[in-house]
Amino acid sequence: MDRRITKKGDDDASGKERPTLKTLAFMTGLGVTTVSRALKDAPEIGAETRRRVQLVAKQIGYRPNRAGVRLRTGKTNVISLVLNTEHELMSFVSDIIYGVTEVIADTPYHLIVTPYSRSQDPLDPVRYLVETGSADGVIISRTQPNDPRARYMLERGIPFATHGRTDMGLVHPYHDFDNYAFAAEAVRYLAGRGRNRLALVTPPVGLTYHGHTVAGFADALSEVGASEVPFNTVSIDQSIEQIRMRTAQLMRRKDRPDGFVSSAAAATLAIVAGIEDAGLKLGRDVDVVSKQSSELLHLFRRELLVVNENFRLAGSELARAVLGWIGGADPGTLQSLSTPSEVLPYRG
Amino acid sequence: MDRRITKKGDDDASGKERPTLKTLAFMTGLGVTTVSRALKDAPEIGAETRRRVQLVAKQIGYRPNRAGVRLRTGKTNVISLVLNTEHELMSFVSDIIYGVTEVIADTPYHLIVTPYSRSQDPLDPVRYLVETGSADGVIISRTQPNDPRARYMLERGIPFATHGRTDMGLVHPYHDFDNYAFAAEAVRYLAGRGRNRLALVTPPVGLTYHGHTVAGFADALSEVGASEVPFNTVSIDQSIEQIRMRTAQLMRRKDRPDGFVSSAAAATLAIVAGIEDAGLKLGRDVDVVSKQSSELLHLFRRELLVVNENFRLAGSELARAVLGWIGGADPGTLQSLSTPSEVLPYRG
DNA sequence: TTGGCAATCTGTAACGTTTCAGTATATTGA
DNA sequence: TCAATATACTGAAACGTTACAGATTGCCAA
Repeated sequence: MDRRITKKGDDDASGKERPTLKTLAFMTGLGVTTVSRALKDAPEIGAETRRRVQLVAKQIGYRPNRAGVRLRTGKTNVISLVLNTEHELMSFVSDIIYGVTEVIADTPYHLIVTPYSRSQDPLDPVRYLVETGSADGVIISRTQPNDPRARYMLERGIPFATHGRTDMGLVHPYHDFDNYAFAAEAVRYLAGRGRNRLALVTPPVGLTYHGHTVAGFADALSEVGASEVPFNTVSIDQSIEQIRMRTAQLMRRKDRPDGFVSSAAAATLAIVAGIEDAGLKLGRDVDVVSKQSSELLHLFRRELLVVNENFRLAGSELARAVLGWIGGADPGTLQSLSTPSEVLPYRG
Repeated sequence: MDRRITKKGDDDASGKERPTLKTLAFMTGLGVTTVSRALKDAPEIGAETRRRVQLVAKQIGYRPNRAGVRLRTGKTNVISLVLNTEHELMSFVSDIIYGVTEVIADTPYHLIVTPYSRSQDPLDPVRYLVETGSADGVIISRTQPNDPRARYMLERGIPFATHGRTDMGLVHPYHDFDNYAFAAEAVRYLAGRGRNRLALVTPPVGLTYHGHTVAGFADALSEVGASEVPFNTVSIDQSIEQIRMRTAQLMRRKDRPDGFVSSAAAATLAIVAGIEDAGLKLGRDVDVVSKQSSELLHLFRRELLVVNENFRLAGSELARAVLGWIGGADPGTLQSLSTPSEVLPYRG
């Protein structure tokens, strides 16, 4: 046995170091190239050799070195989730992350979270990712009808999926919740309870689902013959205090609404607080239909009427979509729309 | 101008490709080595050369290739946040992520989220990270007094920080909320309101802060001469329905508590629901002091008494701690404890 | 027998970076 | 003047992987 002190032996396959292709090559007596190809089931490798290599690889727990692969091929095995650090709903963040990780769990992919803040152009983080080649695929939220990020990534040919749809005549993977249906159903439900002066707490202006929600609300209003009490000064991006104050103001007017449709649970808490600040009672003076992503609103007030939106599902669908695109699928087939549950009153 | 068709010119520094050290070397007329050293302010590079290289690098927007660095040096520039996909509080996830990203924003670090589920050994994801060398630093939560993950990483010499303390006589960076103080203050406050039969809704059994909370609760009880109503069947890891049901059961007994201390906001919602299920009224029949991480509990019931825990701060502190350790600081100096706010009643 | 060809396998180069071991030039001391 | 030394720079090798362009073998048709 020759022992090398300073230099790491060319042919060492011993001890503690993480195994590489070279280790495998030495152990099997094959060339590095052959091992590499055998591991990825290349056709020009003999069936027995392939099995042998794969067996040894499994035995010693070989895992390809990510840096090596990435340097050579450009493939990062990374999916990036781009998040706004000020405006995302907090349940959104955790659920969507879990949804994504669920899907990529048995793939070589890692999930990196790329944040951006209010002050930044939302395009910044995306540009960074693309320019530095930091990810094979990107997931973005807060999608706009004419979304520069989607356009940018489409131009550069980097796979992505959007939470929410765009409206630019360009085709790309997305997952969306049917907010049109949500708003429309909410209105119909309220009308069914005799409410006919309705206010809408909208999603952030500028995002695509704002438009969907407003349209669903408006269409159903005219369908059931109810009328809208304008409440445009409020959207779910605002602070709890703002929403609460504005709601209280609104509810003290005599032309106040007798029903609300709210696009987010946190806003709903504020709405209810505002209603009660004005001395009115939920369920008697006014009904509120709200979206929620966790089952907490009914604990808050049983009189609330809720519709569930599943962000974990959204995360999974988005991850599946990006992976699909990376895998070469047609982007047009990687689009999904999630149908709202019916409006649910408190059940015993 | 010679144009090479198939091969990429050895000396090309033209068009669209991302600039590398080679590009910079060509542009400055220096060797690749010199450029590399000049960019990292090595002493043996002439002052003018250094400035020149750095200027050009900035001009053309050079960014080191992560794969190249990682392959050569083993440095990943990645921090991994290890999360349990079933039991983490949802506000915890989003806030801690934002806290971490805030700190690493102007560093070369990326944040990757490494999940593990109920069925898995919590050591699994950590072992994976260490074995594959996927991160320079790790942040873990749900810390236990004798935590195999901390021990493992300490043995392997990989920098990490824990959310919550361990109790193994080993020193490592952590950030923790002073749950002993929280529980004790809560008890004192309740006693001040004349409540003297108190129940504790504990953190998950087995985690370090369970012990801290229980101890703070017990010590303050004897200090103020109040007594504990055992409620050991419930912890904040359980489902909303479970907690609610158990609470209702408890509150129907005649030896029921007149005060609760709750370690998490979601559990508190269930506690209150259970109290009301039993026909009792918050603030009259019973008081509840609860930790919360977002300011929502007072919207839920004004009678609630809250103490704020800032997870975003925790995320920042943890990130700072890991980066500090990576940077060579003494782990013993990278520990922080966050003091609870006082108990806050609803303020107008 | 020979040429051709399929089936398997292999060495070399390259991705972008840093480190090692220099080299070239100027400067110093005697 | 010469050697020693400091200063400023450089090429080659290596990290682990994959793609390219062969190389070797055996078999079969002619």
